[in-house]
Amino acid sequence: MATGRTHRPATRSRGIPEATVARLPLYLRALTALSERSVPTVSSEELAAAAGVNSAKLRKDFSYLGSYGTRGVGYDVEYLVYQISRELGLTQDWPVVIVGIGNLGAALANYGGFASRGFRVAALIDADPALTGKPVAGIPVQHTDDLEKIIQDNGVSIGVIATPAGAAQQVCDRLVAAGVTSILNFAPTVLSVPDGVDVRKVDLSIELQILAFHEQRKAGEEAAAEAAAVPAAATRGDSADQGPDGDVPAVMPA
Amino acid sequence: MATGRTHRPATRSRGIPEATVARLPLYLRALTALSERSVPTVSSEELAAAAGVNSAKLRKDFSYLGSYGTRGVGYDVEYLVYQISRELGLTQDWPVVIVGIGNLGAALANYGGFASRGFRVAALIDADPALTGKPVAGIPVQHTDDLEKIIQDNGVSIGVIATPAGAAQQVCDRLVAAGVTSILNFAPTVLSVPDGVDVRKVDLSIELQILAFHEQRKAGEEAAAEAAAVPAAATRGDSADQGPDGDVPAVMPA
DNA sequence: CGGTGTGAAAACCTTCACAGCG
DNA sequence: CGCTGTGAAGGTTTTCACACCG
Repeated sequence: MATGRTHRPATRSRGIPEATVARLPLYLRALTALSERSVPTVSSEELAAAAGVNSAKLRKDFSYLGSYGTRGVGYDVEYLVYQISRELGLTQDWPVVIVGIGNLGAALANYGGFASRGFRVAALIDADPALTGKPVAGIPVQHTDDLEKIIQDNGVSIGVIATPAGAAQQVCDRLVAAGVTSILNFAPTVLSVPDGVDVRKVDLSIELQILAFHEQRKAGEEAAAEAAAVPAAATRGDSADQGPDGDVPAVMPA
Repeated sequence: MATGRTHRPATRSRGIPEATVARLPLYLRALTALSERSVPTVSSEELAAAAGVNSAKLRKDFSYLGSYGTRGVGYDVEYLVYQISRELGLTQDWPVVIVGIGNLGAALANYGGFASRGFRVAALIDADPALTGKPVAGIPVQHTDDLEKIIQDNGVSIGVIATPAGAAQQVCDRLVAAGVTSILNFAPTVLSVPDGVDVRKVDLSIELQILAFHEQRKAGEEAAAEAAAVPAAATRGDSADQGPDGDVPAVMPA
């Protein structure tokens, strides 16, 4: 994280711990679903279950935002949606550019999740002249040559890199030079950026490797259990904490 | 994660901390690059720089695996590649199924990173009959009806879910019932699974929201700085820790 | 001498458990 | 009475700093 896992050396982001920030989007999603079903209030227990965390953690997380609950009752859904949105900076809309319109870039461009919550695909950029002008998800692809102008004209501060690993650092440098200060990197490379620029990476092969580690461990345990005792039947015990923070997941070779 | 972040309540996975496991793939990638350039040995300082972490952390991480370095010299690249691969379970190959062959599923299927490191796309599965039989990335798509048979025939224990959010839990239940014990979830939903099943999630909109939070904070600080004092020039200070472990990042609406 | 390996300290995050408010 | 909000305890992760070895 993901990630994870996550970000600058330390951070006193107006006091909200990084681990809490990473969970706010989760709460927001669960709250949005409740809001759509017109549920007026929710308890920490219910909301925690919907978000896949435990209720003590959720209450602690919310305590960093302020006292938005009512004792004996719970939280007002609409009000919390607003407070979390504001905290995450989603009350404004963020223009985003996607660089690298291959399979993955196209998938991202077509992805509906942007529009819904504060993000807008301002431009698609690719180095292949054959793509230039072709519409993907209704947006014409522009050529890398114009990257700086596109960033500046649209006031973009968030960039998504979906290029091959070899091109990522170079693209990153140009994005940063043009004024981008937050980068979501899908290329399997460590990007080096100046202070003050945030990078989050999404890396498919890392996630798979972490799964393989645990899978292997399970196989070992199973063998040991078989040799020694009664195999335990799997009972549905709701979930196992999901996601890296983190740490971290994305797309390309190791 | 996305990290983040990550996995079971605790874990004494033969003693290796979860945070360390999440970084092993990073080290492995950096080592593989060195290996390709025929570099024989590397110091913790150099390798840490290549992986984007600090050297104390790296040495501590490696200390959980054993004493694989040579004092005064560093680590033997080939040897470390082997040890980490073994630890991660990458010396065997893992058949993987991808369920949901939309834009994202197709991108994943076409992604070269599988083959290279221990993973093999055993099958592509989609609920749309119009897709059945059509090759994607050279592999014919099979229908959801045959999911159980496909899992069993191929001995699949790792599944990737790239369906819309609404279908994810149902697909997950079927994968688990058929014997899958590790799931990489790209759908923006919290999956509920029995004990003993690992889930990692990759969620694009969560990652973007975390970036937006920091972006907003920067804007606020900037304004404060402008009002109060000399704006600091950005000097290239290599990187800011990347990625949620976990945490982890993925694809669909909030 | 140079760089690993590691105890010990510090920082951070999660969980417990309960006081206190509506 | 029920549920939030939170100090305090417990656990994990990171960082420090240095002993030790090749």
